[in-house]
Amino acid sequence: VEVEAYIGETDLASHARFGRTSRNQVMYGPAGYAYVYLVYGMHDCLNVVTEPPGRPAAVLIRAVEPLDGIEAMRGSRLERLGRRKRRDNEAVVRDRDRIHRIPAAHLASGPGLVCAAFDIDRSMTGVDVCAAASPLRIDARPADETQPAILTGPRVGVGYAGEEWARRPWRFAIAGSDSVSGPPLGD
DNA sequence: AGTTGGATGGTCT
DNA sequence: GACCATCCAACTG
Repeated sequence: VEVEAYIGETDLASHARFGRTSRNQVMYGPAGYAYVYLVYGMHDCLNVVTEPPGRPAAVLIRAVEPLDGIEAMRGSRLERLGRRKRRDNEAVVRDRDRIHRIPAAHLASGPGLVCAAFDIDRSMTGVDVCAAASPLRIDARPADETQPAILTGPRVGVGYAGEEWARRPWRFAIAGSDSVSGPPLGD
């Protein structure tokens, strides 16, 4: 329900701004493949490559509105916590309780939370999200569902790119979804 | 309801 | 060695 676009090497907010590196090389490949990176030392973020080979563009999946598999998302979230820090049984119970009280709409409301909810990490980089046999798939909206209204706004957390790139309205969200993250969007 | 700061490690100059 | 495409707990009011 929420994404951001990163358009290429000229986009100073993009990981492609330094040219081809070992981290970003999947972006230089064909469209439809996952690019997962680590931010702030602890959160994974899922992107999908969007342009033909040689043009390093991608879309960051910022939020998903959970409709199904909600308990699995809570489980994945808890498991990831356990992988990060050692905790005694009491702390695990506390965390499980806290995570269980999070409303379903907020379980994947943020790029780090999307990966925590779906158990996505950097090892998923290079996965074909359009292949039926893939462990990570993104399907087209069903033909019988109408196109929802889309809100736009500047991308989040890219001030370092400078005013010109930071202000571009390349953040997109479905109007009215309770699962959209971060600051409110305009139209 | 809104603000602040700590956690934590890879990536690039 | 600086900087992050973030999240959450602990505070203020």
